[in-house]
Amino acid sequence: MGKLTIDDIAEALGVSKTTVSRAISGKGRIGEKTRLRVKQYIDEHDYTPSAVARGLAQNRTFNIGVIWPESTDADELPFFQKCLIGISDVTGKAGCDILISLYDGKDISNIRRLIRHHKVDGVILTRTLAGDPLVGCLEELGIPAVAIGSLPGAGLPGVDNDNYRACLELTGLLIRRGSRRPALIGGDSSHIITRTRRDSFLAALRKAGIDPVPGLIRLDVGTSSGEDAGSAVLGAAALGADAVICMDDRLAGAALTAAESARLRVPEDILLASFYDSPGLALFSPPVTAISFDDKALGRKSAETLLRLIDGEPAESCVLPGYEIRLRKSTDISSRPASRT
Amino acid sequence: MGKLTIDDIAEALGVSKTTVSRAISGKGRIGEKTRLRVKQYIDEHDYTPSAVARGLAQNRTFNIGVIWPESTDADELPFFQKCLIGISDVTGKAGCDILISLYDGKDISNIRRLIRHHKVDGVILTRTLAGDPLVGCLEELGIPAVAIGSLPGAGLPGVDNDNYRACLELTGLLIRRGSRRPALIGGDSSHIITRTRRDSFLAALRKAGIDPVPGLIRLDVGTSSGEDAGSAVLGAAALGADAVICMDDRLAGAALTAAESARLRVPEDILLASFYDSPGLALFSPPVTAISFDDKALGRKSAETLLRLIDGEPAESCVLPGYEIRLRKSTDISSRPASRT
DNA sequence: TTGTACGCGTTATCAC
DNA sequence: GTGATAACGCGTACAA
Repeated sequence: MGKLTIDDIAEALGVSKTTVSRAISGKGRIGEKTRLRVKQYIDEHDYTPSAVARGLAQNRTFNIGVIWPESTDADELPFFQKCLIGISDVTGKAGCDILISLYDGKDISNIRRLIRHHKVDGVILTRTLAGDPLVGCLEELGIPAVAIGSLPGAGLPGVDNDNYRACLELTGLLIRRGSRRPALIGGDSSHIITRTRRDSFLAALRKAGIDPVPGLIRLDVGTSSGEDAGSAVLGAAALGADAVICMDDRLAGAALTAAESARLRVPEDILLASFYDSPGLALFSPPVTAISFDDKALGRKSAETLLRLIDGEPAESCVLPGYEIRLRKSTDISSRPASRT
Repeated sequence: MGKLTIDDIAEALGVSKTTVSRAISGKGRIGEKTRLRVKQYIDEHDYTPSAVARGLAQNRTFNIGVIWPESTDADELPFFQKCLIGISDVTGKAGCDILISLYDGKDISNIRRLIRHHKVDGVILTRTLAGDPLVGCLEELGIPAVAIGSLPGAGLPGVDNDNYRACLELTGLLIRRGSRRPALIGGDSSHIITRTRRDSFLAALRKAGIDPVPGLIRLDVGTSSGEDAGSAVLGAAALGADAVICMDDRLAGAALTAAESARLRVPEDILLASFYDSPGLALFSPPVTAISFDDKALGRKSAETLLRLIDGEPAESCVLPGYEIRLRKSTDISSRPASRT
């Protein structure tokens, strides 16, 4: 049993618990011989330090809270999973663990409880929502917090991929490949990332001197309040869209299937590109061009920022510059006829 | 600041901390008037109880550990997410939180640390692996633990969907629809679930008097050591397969795409069915028949079992009976020619 | 019904 | 370099 305590060790070795504590933590002055003696005893008698007691003494829990979207649509899940791996990398090395709390974007009571009961030293938001009540709550409680994503005008630092520039570049690429009426299909418009990309898409159009067509930007697709991806694509195509950017790979998959069924050829009749490069996208026919971000790095950066905040150091928002556009056949115009309908 | 402690309240109200403690926990006898007085004071001065201190006093953490596969292949992710939601439902009501630990199937050091430092009261394994070193470790440490999935011969209870019966029924269905050479395509063969389904598939064949053809059972597909789903399907088709069961929806998607590219028509030339009904499967063309389990219920049941174990009550393995076969066009034989090649 | 006193396991503050 | 001792915040026998 792990009932062995620091006092037991002290008594068994004929030293004080202070000494034992020092030998374990490495803090304070202690003789090398006694330190080794303690270490050895610990190894032999499998002593198990209590994180709880340590937490009480240091007013720390060595846990960080990760707020995870409780969405039924699992489309963006690989993203969160990858972030989590990055977070885990960093927190693991810092001796911290990850407390997960599901959040539906409305009910913050569970998270309030988490924080008020001191179960975590800080919090990472894995998704940013427009007008998220949680943000105000975190600021009010004064707990160290970091958001993955942008959070314009908020008090907590955000760590984000460069979605704006990536979308700008992707849109520009489609335009350079001949698109005059590109369409944008996105999910939940309350997600800040959806808005960022829309703004970036519009900026790319403006830059190219193309007037935006309202019906070619279709958001909230695939959500309960919106149309499905298939009708979004076909609706855009009916308005003359010659290229489509989907904001995630599930939308892209559904769009591709719908296009096929409607005898719309990709890329001959319409170009298709997606955000979030997932293994599946390369397997489609045709393979789908997509942007690839380093989500793991995003998780790492957010965790580092949070740990810094917890240690009382200042931390600022940042945008990770790296991304990569994976060109595939869905945007290949070499096989495309010179003039289209 | 949440620096308010139970003593502060006691002093402010002119009672003892015992009284305050009782008013909060509801345990022990206490006068209704004083209890309300304490409650009110707490509400007004936002007192924040320390879970850490409570944990130290009661030798509990009110955290449970959830071991999450750290896999790059995101195919089964919706499953884990749904389990997590179910777990969260139950633990939330019990005042417990969820500590997540990523596990690659090999390095158990992080999990050992988690347990030995008393950061969790119990553990849920979300995936069972053949010869998993973690299982022995958990038994040795003597911590309450439950596995999602089957764990033949292990000391910890498992909670599982009825994969065996579901696969038996699905295979039988394909056979009744005329298949004489059904194929099975599955992922990592070290996952116990993969083996269970293979055994069940073989049993269904035996029951129908069909001799198994080695090349028609292809496992480890889509893993680093195996072939990809496309070549698995085509390989099986080359051996005369007239039906294919894929063990997850990503395999099914890739199989469908590959079949199309090879001019194999589904369902005319070959039937296709999948496990894990995900929203995407119904969007494919043709829509894919799949088994639908209630993964959330699985999570709930596992959490309930664990909490019981933590409370010192006995708990046993169980199999949740419910599942549903969603019939779709990919197994529809009405449009199929009477005789095939 | 309420209060007293101590224990939970560790770290921090001093003194030696 | 080492050791008493007091926090840390809460639960709980036991006494009143």
